[in-house]
Formats: sequence, C-alpha cells, structure tokens
Amino acid sequence: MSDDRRKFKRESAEARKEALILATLELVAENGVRGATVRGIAERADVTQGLIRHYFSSKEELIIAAYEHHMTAMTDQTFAPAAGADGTALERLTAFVNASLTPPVVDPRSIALWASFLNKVQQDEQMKATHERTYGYFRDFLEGLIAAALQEAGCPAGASRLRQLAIACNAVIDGLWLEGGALPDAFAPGELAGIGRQSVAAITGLNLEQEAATA
Amino acid sequence: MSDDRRKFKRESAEARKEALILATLELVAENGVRGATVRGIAERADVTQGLIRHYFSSKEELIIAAYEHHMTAMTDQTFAPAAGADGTALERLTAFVNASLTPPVVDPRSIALWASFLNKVQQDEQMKATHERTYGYFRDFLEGLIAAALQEAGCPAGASRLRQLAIACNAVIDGLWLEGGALPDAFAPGELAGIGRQSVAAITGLNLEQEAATA
DNA sequence: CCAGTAATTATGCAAGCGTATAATTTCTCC
DNA sequence: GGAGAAATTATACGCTTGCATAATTACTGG
Repeated sequence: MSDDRRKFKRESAEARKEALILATLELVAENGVRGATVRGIAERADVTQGLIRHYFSSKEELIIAAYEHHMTAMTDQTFAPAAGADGTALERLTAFVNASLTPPVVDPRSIALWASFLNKVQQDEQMKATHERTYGYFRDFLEGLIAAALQEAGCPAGASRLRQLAIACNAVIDGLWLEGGALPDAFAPGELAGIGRQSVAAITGLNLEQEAATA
Repeated sequence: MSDDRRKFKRESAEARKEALILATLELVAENGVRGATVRGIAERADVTQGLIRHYFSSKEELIIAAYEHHMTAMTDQTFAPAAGADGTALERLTAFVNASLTPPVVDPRSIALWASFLNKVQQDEQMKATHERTYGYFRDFLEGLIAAALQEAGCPAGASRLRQLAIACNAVIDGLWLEGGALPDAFAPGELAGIGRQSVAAITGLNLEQEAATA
C-alpha cells in the first residue's frame, strides 16, 4: 500500500542546497552561528549530517551561503516596492520607508539573524564585503530618493547636507526596524511605518505623511 | 632577587570576580557567548579554568553576571551627564543626546556585545528582565526629557504624541549609535552627536542645535 | 613558626563538535 | 531489468567543550 520502504529520496542539488540554507538560517536565528551545529542543521532539514559535506565543503561555506541568501532576500523585500520608476520621487521615498518598516522586513527573526551574523561579518572578509556592499547600497539609494524628492519640492540640498539627511533618515529607519523586531507586540500594525514617515518628513522637511497608494 | 617563586597570588573575591567578568566581556565581544569558552576566559584573566567554578557555579552564571555588569556600565555612562538637575530641560536633553552618541557609549565593542548577548537575552528570563528594565528606563527617561523641554518651550504635547516623539527620537539615537559603532571611521569626531541633535530637534520642533556647555 | 584553611592549580571525564571516509540506497539509461 | 553512477546514509576519529574532583599552594591566626 502506501508504506514506501525507501529510506530517502533524491533531490536536485538546487532544492537540497536551499533546504539546507533555510534550516541553517532557522538555527542561526535561534542559537547563533556556533549554536547552529552541523548535526542540528541536518536534522532540521531532514537529512543526515554527511549530506551537508556533499553540498558544502565546510560549515563555513554553508554559513556564508546562508548569509548571502538572507541579505539578498532582505534587500529584495526592501527595494522592490520603491524600485518602480513610476510615481513621484516623494511617493517612492514613502514606499521605501513603508517597506522598510512593515513585515516581512520588520521581523524578530531578521533581528536575531542580524545580531547572530555580526561577529562573523566582522571577522570574515567575504561576509564583510557583502555586508558593506548591502549597507552602502541601502544608504545611497535612500540618499538618492531624498535628493530627488527635495529637487521635486523645489528645495534642493548640497552634497554635505544630503549626506547628513541620509545618515539621519537611515538611522531612524534602522532604529525603528530594531525596536519593531525586538518588541513585536509593542506597536500596532502600521504604527512603526507611520512614525517612520513622520520622522523622515520632520528631518527632511518633506511632506510624506499620508500612506502610500497601493499600485 | 626579584624572581618570585610563587606560583600564584591570592586575590580578594571581588577583584577576582571583576577580572573574570572583564575577561568574559572581552571574549563575548570577540567571539560571541558560545565562543567565550571557560578555558579562554581563564587564560585571558591569567588563571586556570578551575578557578571560574570556584567563583561562579556555572558558565551561565558568569555570563549573566557579565551581562549585568555591562548593562550597568552602559546606563551609567549614558545617564550621568543628563542626570544633574541643574540646567534647563533643553540642556539636559542635549546632554543626553550627546552622551548617547559619543565615546565611550558609541564603541564597536558595545555593538558587538549587544549583538552577542541578544540571543541569550531572548531565551534567558533573568537576562530578558534586565534588558527590558534597562530599555524601558532609557525610553521613559528620554520621554521625560522631551516632555519637560516642550513644556519649557511653551508647546506641551499630549501623551500619545509624546510617546511617538520618544519612540522616534529613541530610534534615531539607536540607529546612529549602531552606525557609529559598526563603522567607527565613517564619521568625524562629534559628527554623530551633531546629526543626532539636529534630528531630535527636527522631530520634536525644539532647538538644541548648539553643543552642550561643559559643566 | 607552624598548623589550618581557603584559594588556586592540576587532572580527568563524558558529551558534542566539525570533518573524513566507507557503506548503502536510489535513480537513470540502454 | 540490471549495471553504473550519483545521492544519501552510516560510522568513526580527533579535538574542544563544560563540569567535577583531587592535589597543591599561599596566606592567616595563635
């Protein structure tokens, strides 16, 4: 009948790698990088530990792959809503703030991952490069949005002031992202994004108080 | 002559505990909680590993003691400059922002410690309590300063708005603290505090642009 | 100055770690 | 349908870990 006596099923390299990476991210978020053991990851992915070595030449390599996977997912989630060239610069800035401060970007698991990876990022050159590239991309993108919105509003700013505005707005967004992830129940849905829009508005002098129109 | 044949020196319980805690914080900042091994800590404190068990009944207990030590040091450094009742509320708010965004509060090691402890904090009840108490104290204190400064300026705010302002200002400070600690060379001395003052000013509508007068 | 006691070191143990390699099992192709 | 190849499991090794306990060493009080 339905009792399948097979002891395992073969999967494509892609599917297996992804499953292992997802299991790794779960355990890293829960127990940190060192707490994410090869045996634990294998169990979470429903395979035996030997298989990990078949797809990744070391635990280090798996960790790096997982980190890159996570960073890509985060940037995709953040940038997609604001990447469309349609709409005014102000609308795109608003969409960016909103996306950065609502799920799935705001999420306890993301905070935990960010914290867990921090040590490794500071020590491993490859991870450091990934981190700085992502971070720089984020801030430059934000600075570009602010510049365009200010231009649009008829009050363009110099390079020095633009840099300061981007640093400040980036900081509010980061800080709110952190608070929302660390204390998920302390804020009503949408409250964080609302405070974010108001703060960015106050700092830049722009008016992005209203919710972004959904496309 | 000066060749002291003694194999070790006895120290007071206080001094030994503090030395062990400081060694623990160093290693936790460098390698995370799991990477701070009993043997590593003992070596860093120039003792043998057995001594740790003599002063702390387990590694867990040492970690908790180290966390509490660190949190106390952080709050002391942050609150001391603004705790003096002298000066206007605006001056105290300014001093608070400055203290939060200059060394030794802004420090790569603090960020590393914060990240390393995060996992443990979310799992251990005692550490969680310490964390929430510290965090709540920080935000309530900031909210009080903002309330007093607004009152002083003749434009008091309601409870709901006050809460939002405190959340937003707390977020900017946290975000800048994070950026300054993660990228210590990206900012000129005092630049972070300057951006912090400007941002808090923009968000609250207060005017704390000038540096705080030193007492 | 010398015994007693507490601090400190020295040694050992069981469990868990990452990694390596051999033994199986599943699938594909002719 | 059976042989070859690749995926997966099974087993083992050396090392590190936290913890326990015994053996030393340094200090103190009479």
